[in-house]
Amino acid sequence: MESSSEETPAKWKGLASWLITQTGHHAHRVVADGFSSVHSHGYHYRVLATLEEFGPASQATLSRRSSIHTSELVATINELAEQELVERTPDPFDRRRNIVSLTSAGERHLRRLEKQVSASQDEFLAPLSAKERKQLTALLSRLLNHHEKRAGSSE
Amino acid sequence: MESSSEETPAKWKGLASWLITQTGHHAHRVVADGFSSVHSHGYHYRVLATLEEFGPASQATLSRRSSIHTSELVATINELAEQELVERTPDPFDRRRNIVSLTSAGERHLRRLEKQVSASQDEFLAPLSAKERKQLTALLSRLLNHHEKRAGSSE
DNA sequence: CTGATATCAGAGGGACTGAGATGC
DNA sequence: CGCATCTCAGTCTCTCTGATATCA
Repeated sequence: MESSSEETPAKWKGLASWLITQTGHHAHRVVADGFSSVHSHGYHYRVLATLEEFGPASQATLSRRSSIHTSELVATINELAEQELVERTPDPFDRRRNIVSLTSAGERHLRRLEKQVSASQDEFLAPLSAKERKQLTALLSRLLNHHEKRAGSSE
Repeated sequence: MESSSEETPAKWKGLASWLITQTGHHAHRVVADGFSSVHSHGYHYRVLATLEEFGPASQATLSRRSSIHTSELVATINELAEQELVERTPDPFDRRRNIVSLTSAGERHLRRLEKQVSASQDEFLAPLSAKERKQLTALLSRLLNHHEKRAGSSE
């Protein structure tokens, strides 16, 4: 057999794109596991947090603010409404729209999710110092900003 | 309408896990587009590069080295073999195994892919200076290392 | 018998597309 | 009419599981 346990990693594993997609997968896994440990999902958190920050909104507006596709938002809101964490009420001024708003149970659930998110961030960033975490988020923000602009301008 | 074009981004968009998964998606898109512009795929590159670096190997070994699942490696090698970029020959000493090796056409194709990869890295990292790119990859390497160890030890 | 190998079929989640019905 | 909204159904890509046949 060609060496069983330890082998030098391939050169291409040093590429920035490889490093970032892989760490991205780990980050996603850690956060998703955190959410499922409190019987929730990332979409739930994003919707609840967005509602609290910006207030009640139609699904279309909520979709833009939360970066969740409208088609997925339908299912997400169904699940949240089933647990009575949000309310879906018709807009009296535009009968196409639903106004989605946070219930008090939703706020309480959001508090729990925020604690969970914060714990997950810590678990994900464990090996880095506070200063390094700031460096990392600053670099990533600039990259993300750059690519979001390019996507927005060309479409 | 609740403001059409510009709106302050939600607070949770500053989370490290969000930043990294999103930039990861952009990185993946840039690299995948780069590969498809030369009629190839990420798996093809990873297999060819791994073969060149470590030499001919069975599919199981190749799977470990390239971090591509054996079940996907089958299809990937089928595609590469169809273009005669790799050869699949039975191992005379272990008849369960195929020895996969690079052809000279495969080496030439790899040269092209390497140029493409390098261009894609540049496109992805465009807003960062050389020093910042090093910082970023160093931080990401430490994160990835940490999480790979945790995954490996618990499984 | 156990374990490894190669193959195939399919599940699962996440993000997106397209079409429909309704209403502005 | 064109356009926005909500909903549903289905696609696509990546990753992983499970089952099978073969062989060490």
